[in-house]
Amino acid sequence: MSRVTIKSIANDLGISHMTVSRALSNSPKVQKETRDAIQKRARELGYVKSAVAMVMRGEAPRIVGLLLPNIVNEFYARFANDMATTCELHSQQLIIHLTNDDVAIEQQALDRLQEVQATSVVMVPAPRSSDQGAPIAGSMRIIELIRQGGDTDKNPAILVEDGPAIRAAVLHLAQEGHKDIAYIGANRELSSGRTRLEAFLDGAKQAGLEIPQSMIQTGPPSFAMGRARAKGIIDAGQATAILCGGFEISNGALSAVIEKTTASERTISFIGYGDPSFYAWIDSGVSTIQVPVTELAHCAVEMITSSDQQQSRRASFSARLVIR
Amino acid sequence: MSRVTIKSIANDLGISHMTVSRALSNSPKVQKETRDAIQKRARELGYVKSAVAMVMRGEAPRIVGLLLPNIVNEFYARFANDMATTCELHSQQLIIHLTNDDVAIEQQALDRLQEVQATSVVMVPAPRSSDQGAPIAGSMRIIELIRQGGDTDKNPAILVEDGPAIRAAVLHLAQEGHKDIAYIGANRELSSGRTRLEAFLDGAKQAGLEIPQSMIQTGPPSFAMGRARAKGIIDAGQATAILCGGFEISNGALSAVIEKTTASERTISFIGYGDPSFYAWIDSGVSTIQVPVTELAHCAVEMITSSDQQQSRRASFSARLVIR
DNA sequence: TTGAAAGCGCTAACAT
DNA sequence: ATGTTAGCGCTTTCAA
Repeated sequence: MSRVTIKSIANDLGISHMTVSRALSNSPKVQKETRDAIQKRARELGYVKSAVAMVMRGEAPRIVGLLLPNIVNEFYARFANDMATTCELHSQQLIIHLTNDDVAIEQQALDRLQEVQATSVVMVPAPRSSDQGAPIAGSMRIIELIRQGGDTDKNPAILVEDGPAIRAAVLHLAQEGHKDIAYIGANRELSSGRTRLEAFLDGAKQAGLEIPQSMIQTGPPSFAMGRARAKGIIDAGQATAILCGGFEISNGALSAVIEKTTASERTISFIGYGDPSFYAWIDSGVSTIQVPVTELAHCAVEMITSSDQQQSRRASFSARLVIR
Repeated sequence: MSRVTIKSIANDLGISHMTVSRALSNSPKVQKETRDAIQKRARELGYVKSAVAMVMRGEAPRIVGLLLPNIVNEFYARFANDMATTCELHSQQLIIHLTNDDVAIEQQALDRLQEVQATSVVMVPAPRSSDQGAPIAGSMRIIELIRQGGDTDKNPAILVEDGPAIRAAVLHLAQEGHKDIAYIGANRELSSGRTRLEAFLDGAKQAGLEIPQSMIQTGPPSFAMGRARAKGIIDAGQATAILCGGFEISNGALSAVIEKTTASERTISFIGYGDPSFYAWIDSGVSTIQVPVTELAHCAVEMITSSDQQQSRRASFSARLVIR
C-alpha cells in the first residue's frame, strides 16, 4: 500500500487534486459539502501531508540538529532532554548526532544535516588542533554550546561563565586547609579548557598557593581521561584535594576517587564539575560547580526560533559553587 | 546566498544540468576532463546533494525515529546513545521525540515522523487505558521496546525477560530474613507492569511470604511516583525491604530511601531496576536488576537495517540480578 | 467554485 | 558524450 497523496484522494473522489489541496487547507473557495467530504475521506485514508514536498517547494524544514559528544553524561542528557521537549512545543523535529568529540564525525553529521536542509544546529564543538579548519556548515545557522570551535568565533554561542565559581572552589579548599590541590581539566585545544585552567591558577594565586606542574592534569575531555588522571594523582599521594574542570572528566575522576578511597583509608576532598542528580546521593553529597542546564537549553531554543537575524550573538550563564 | 544545486552549477559552467548530475555520481559516460572540472567546481561552491529531492524521487529517507519517555534516565540515555552511534555507522539520521509517557504527545510525534517519511520507529509505548486505540503509524515499521503497546501486539518488539531475576530478588531478600518486602512498580496499563508484578507475587509465594495489599504499590512509571510511594512505605514503617519494577520508579524510590535513611537511623534493603552507573557508587553499591541495554540497542538497529520483511517479530533479553 | 500549468532538485529513460 | 523530458507531492498563479 503506497502513500496517500492529494492526487490519490482526488482520483478516489473523481475530482481535481487542486480541490483536494484547497479543501485540506480549509480554503473558503470550496463548497462546504465537498470540503467536508474530502476531509473525511482524507482522514479515512490516513492522509498525512508530505513535509518533503513542502520543503521542496521552499518551505523551511522544521528540523533542528543537535551535536553532542554523547548523551550519557547527565549534563548533555538534560540539555538534550530540555531541547527535545521545547522543540516538541514548537513542532520542530530534533535530529541528534553524537560526535564522541571527533572532528571527522562532527563534519559528517553537519553534512547530513545540510542534506536534509536543517535550518539550525546547536553543537558542542569537538576539540580541534590549530591546523584543522573550522567546521563547514553551509548556510545553516549554528549555535555553539559551552565551547567555542575553531578560531572563527563568529558563530552565536551559549557559554558558561565559570571563572568565579572555579576561583571560589579553590579558595574554599584553601580555607579548609588544603595546600596541595590538584586540577584535572581539558587541554588547550578547547576554549573552555583554557579559561577554566586559567581560573584555577588565578584562584590558587589568590589563595597564596604554589601549584607544581604535576598537580595540573590536562587532556581530552573524556570520562577515561578523568579517571586515569585521578588515579595517578591519588597514587602519587601528594594531593589532598581534586578540582575538576569538565563534565565527563568529573564523573571519571569521581569514580576513581570513590574506588580508591573505599579501598584504603585515605580521604580526598573532591569538587566536581556539573551537577548530575546522583552527586547529591553519594556519601553525604559531592560538592560541585553547578551549571544551569535548563537555562542553557531554553536559551538555545529561543535563539533558534527567534527569526531575528541580528540577534545577540553570545549568551552567558553563571556557574555556581555548591558545597555539600 | 541561495542553495547550490546541479542547475546552478550547470549554469555557472554553461552546460546541461544532466552532465553535472552524471559527473557528480561519477558516471563513466562523461569526459574525465569535464567530470573532474565539474567535481572541482561543485566542491568550491559547497554543493551538497538535496536529500529532500532524493526522497521526492522515491528513495527511502535515511531517517529513523526514536520515541522515549525521556532521555535523562540513564537507561533511556544509554539506549539512545547506542542507537545514535550505530545509526551514525549506517549513515542514518536519528530523530528523537520525548513522549513523557503521554499518549497524545506520542501520537503527535508519530505524525511528525510520518510527515518526513521516516521508515522505521523504535518506541517505548506510553501507558494507554483500554479505551484508547493503538497508535497510528501509517506505513512506518515500528518496533516496540520494553513494553507492548495497545492490545495489538502485532508489531515487532524487543522485550526484557525479567521474571526470573525478579523472583530471584524476592528469594534473595527472603533468605536475608526479610518478611515484609514492599514492591513498587507500574500499574496494569503497562504490559511490563503486569508481568513484573506477577513475577514479584510469584517469588513471594515461592518464599512462603504473605504480602498484604498495602505493600504493593503501583502507578504510572515515573520518578515522582516511585519517590512518593517509597516515602509512604518508609513512613508506614512496616517494610524492611523495597523492590522496584521500573527504571524511573527505581531512581525515585532510591532518592527517597537515601534521604529517609540518612535522616533517621533506620535502614531498608533496596533492590532497584536498571543499572545506572552511579548505583555502584552509592554507599557500598545498590543491588539491582540489570538490563542489558547495549544488546537491546544493537538488536533495535539490526531490526531496522535488516531489510528482511519476515524477520523475527520478537526478541527477548534476560535481566540479571546483581547483588552489591 | 473548480481546474490546469509550472516549478522546487534530482535522475531514469529517451533523444541527439 | 551530452542534452531534453518527465515526474515524485505540493501550492501559487493564472484560466475557465
